[in-house]
Amino acid sequence: MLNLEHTINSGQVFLWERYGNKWYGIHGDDVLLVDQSNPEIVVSYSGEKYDLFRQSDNFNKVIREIAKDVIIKEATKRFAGMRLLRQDPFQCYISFIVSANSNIQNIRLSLYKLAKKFGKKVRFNGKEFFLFPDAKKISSASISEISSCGLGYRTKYVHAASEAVRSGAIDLELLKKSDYHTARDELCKIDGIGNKVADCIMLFSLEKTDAFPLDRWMLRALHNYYPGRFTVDESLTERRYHILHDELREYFGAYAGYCQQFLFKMIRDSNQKRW
DNA sequence: TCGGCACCTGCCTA
DNA sequence: ATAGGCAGGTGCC
Repeated sequence: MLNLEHTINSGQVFLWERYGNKWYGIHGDDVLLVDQSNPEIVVSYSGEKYDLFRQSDNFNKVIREIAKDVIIKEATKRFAGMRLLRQDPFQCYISFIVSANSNIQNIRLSLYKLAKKFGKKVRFNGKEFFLFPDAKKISSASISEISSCGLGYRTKYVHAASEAVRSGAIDLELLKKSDYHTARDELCKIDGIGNKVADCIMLFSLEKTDAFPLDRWMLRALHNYYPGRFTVDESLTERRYHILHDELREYFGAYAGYCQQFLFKMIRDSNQKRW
């Protein structure tokens, strides 16, 4: 049974709000509604259909494949029903550029401000929402307008990254069809995107279930749960990031990204971090 | 290739 | 109360 609380409050997505059993989320130029009492059904503002929860992955098979050891078995049991979301690529791309060296509360606040300032206002089920602005909208905004959303030094990254999408210098739809390494190399050409942010964008919106974002929490998780098992150093240089990523990909397999999500959820929860 | 450091902002802690 | 620390990193030297 799909669990919305675990899925949405696991750091993979930011612009969702809960109203009782119902959750509303901004999904690019659309608003989505899901209900814990019938979570498989995704209702959208536009009427468009989405496979938001990656039902096409065959979740039971994924769990069987990634359950390599007692740690992952425990995590999948404790957070049963958590899924990876298939997000809107551009919103995901901007979201994780904004996430760098920040925290969940700040990230959410900045993204809300960005949507409120530049996104179209719509009413859905009597509630007001701001859609996520597109690349054209953000790239044509001024630096000071973008900066007013509290992005700090990430302002110039968000502006240039939007321009790169608008101009076609980077094509997110094309990257869905590319292999992992090609997509990663393309993303890392964008200022403000390094290995970790690229992995997030790929895992959450570009169909790369073998992307495995490595951040300070994941290093902590690997250190605690797999002492000595992988090549984990205090700091991750470019080289060490790739070595560790390869080890994890090799060990956990083609759905390694699901493992990252479970381990991230588990280590954050055990440190009582808020979402 | 590696280590060290600066960096917006806002919340949290001592 | 208020300075200093820290946050899902990245770029530059």
